[in-house]
Amino acid sequence: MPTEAALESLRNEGRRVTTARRLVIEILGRTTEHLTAEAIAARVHCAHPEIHLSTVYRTLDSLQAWGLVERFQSPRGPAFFHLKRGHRHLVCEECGRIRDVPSSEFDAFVAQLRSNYGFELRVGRMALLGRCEEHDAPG
Amino acid sequence: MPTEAALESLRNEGRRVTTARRLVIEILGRTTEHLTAEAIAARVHCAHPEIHLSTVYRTLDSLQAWGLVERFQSPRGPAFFHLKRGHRHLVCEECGRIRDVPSSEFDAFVAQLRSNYGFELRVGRMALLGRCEEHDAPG
DNA sequence: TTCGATGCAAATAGTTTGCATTCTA
DNA sequence: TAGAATGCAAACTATTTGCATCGAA
Repeated sequence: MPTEAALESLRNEGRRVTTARRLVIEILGRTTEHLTAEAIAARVHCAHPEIHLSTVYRTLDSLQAWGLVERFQSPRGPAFFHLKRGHRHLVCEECGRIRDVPSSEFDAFVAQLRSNYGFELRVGRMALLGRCEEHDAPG
Repeated sequence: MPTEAALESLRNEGRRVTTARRLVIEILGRTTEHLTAEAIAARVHCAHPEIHLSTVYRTLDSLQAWGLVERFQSPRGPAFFHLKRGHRHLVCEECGRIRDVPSSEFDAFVAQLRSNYGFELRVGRMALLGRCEEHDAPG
């Protein structure tokens, strides 16, 4: 349960567990999708319409700063958020859809750059841009 | 000369070579840095203060659409642009040093993602972030 | 009871767009 | 000289901030 782990981490670190934070974490923990702040706010509002969008942004900021949430900036539109898990992302430039793939998928490539260039690629620090199957047009 | 190559490509494709386009290409061709639209506009303004920021944006949009310019979206702030060249970049997060490596270095990895996920990685569309040999600290 | 978190409104940064005008091919 | 490109202003989207209030520990 990534949700429980995140909430427990908050308590352990002496952070306050507020309604907004609990909801955001629960929403992110329930899905493997990557959601925009707006989409998260929309879901938050089902139960708690009084929670403001700016609070969602501030919550996401804090959770990211504390290492519980990752933020991915799509090329044009808004940023996408999700609970930190042990995987990497392929981001479609066309539709913004984000797909998770296991870290192991990158091992060979990382090793290759390391041995040929002494360069330590940090795959987790960036979105890997390209086109998903559906939008891979030859243009 | 990446500058000349880009200008010639415009002519060959029947695009119009305007002052704004020529300046933007020359500015990007003179540096290996990645520049924001604003920074490009500032340099454009040294010679041609009448060229509007929105024209710079439109120019960069077009040049990107025609495959002459690459755009890299930074996590919070503005996008960075640079002239497309026939190689790829490894960018050290620590010192900002950019190392060029031949495209062939990426072939195996690209093929792997294509076959496993139907995802067409566009390595040329992004800076590959990591640490160079000199700054690869275990932290 | 204290100080961090929130609601709200307003500001901001970066970028895009509508439209009349200009200029390249 | 036709239609693409531009200048300008205004709109727009995503996000941030100031400040008074609220609420978790």
